[in-house]
Amino acid sequence: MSLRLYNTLSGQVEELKPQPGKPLGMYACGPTVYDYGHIGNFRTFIHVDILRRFLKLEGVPLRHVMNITDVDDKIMAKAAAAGQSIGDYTAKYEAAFLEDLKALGIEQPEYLARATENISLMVGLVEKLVERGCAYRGENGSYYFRIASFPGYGKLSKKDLAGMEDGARVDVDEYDKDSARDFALWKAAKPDEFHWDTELGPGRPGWHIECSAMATAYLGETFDLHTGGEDLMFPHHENEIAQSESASGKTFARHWMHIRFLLVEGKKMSKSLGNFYTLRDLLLRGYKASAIRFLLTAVPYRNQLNFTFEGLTEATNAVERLRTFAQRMRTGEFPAGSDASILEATQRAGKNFIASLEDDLNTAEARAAIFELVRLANSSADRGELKQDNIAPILEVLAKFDQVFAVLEDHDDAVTRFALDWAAKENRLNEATPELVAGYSLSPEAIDKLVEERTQARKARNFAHADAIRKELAEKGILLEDSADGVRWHRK
RNA sequence: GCACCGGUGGUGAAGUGGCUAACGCGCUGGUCUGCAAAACCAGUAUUCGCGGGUUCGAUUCCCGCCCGGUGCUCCA
Repeated sequence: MSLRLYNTLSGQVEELKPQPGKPLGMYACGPTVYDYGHIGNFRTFIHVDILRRFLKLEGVPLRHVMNITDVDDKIMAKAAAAGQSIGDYTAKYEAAFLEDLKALGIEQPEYLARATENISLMVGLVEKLVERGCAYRGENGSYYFRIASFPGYGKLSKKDLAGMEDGARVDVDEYDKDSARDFALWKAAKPDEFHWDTELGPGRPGWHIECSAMATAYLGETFDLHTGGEDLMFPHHENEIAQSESASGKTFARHWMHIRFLLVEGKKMSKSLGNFYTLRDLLLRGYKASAIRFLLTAVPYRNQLNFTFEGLTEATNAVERLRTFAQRMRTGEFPAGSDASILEATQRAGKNFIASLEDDLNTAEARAAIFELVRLANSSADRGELKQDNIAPILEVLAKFDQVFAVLEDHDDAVTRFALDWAAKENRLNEATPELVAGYSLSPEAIDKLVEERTQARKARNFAHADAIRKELAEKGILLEDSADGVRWHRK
């Protein structure tokens, strides 16, 4: 295995390798659980998942940690507005986040690290930074990191400190910092504000310190890989490096992977532009989880992806084609023997698939390798050239593909049902399309029954009745396919 | 303003200093089908934003311009 991955720190594509005899340690910046996750969040998490799954496929042992930020200013404000404790408030969104991961086929990391469960680690780290002279206590009781004490500041985001003059922007309550660029490690509680009573005084941790403290606790002072969305590069990751390396005197993460933002309909996704979508929004509009996942991997992680509803439809069709093909390979009847050129092409597809991913996770090329195999196998099957013994190797390549892309196995029905149940509970069923609601009001058994009725009508050559049933089902998003060995139905 | 990334067919896009510029989706025609669907076959960019340069040769490297996006502030 030799995964070459772009490293933001060096600005170059470098081999990603664990330390000898150790699992690969990776820390993924996770969500702040103050609301439902949106597709931009999930593009990042899906690409980290692609990386994770690919490493596993290549047999690399992993120690993957993801933080859950369950305390910050936004959470405190929202919880207060809802009249809830921050724990009650975040529990709902953390659960939703984990459900969404599952819906999208994103594997859970080995460890989830909650900020609120690791406060003492953060306090310890701040104390250490104070001891080392890299941090100081402001008049209001907050603690700040002194950027001037860390010469390497800016090395990740390639920022030139000279261009960042003091005083350009100063927040109202930040008057007690020595320099405007210094950032908070610990925020002192205002009267009646939620806080922890600690050696640093009553307060809560700053955002950056949580990742430094937890990454170090789970993975050590130096570890292999740190991931996150491109926006986190500065200031979040830059600050993590400053804190961690000041405290340990060692390199923090060796390799940094940043996932590019996606665009929605050509613009940055934002609530004000009205192009802001959560996973659940899309599911209620009738899009399948597999299509969403597939679309989000269409463009390699370092390129911008333009997310559109058209693209979602395209992805739906592409996934359907792959599934139809997998089904044909699994259940089709083929003549005995083996065709050497097909076998050769299968092996080539498998190799190209792996080689593309090894090349900085080029998901677009990896998919192309699979589609080439699909076309070749389908056309040779139509010509009668595909033989029994060609099937196993093809299925093996498909299995590898699916271990990384995870779209062949069909969980879409269950996921959509889950989303509809959730919408019903939240009183948001009106957001679901009528077709979707109608389609899911039919149980699979009821659909089977209608399909059977149509089959009988066809046998009796009563095509008018048969077509009426097909039309009725189509209006509920259920499509039929007549084949030699029966009728297959699937949802649009 | 400063910094970074990108502009490839109807569309989403991959890629490369020189073979017929991948792959997906769409569209048109055909095979198959009671009709469809699925699958397959054929067609669908003499050309990679514009101008200049380097080179025997550039879509690919360099410079300028135009356009889009992003970061510099909470944000995946």
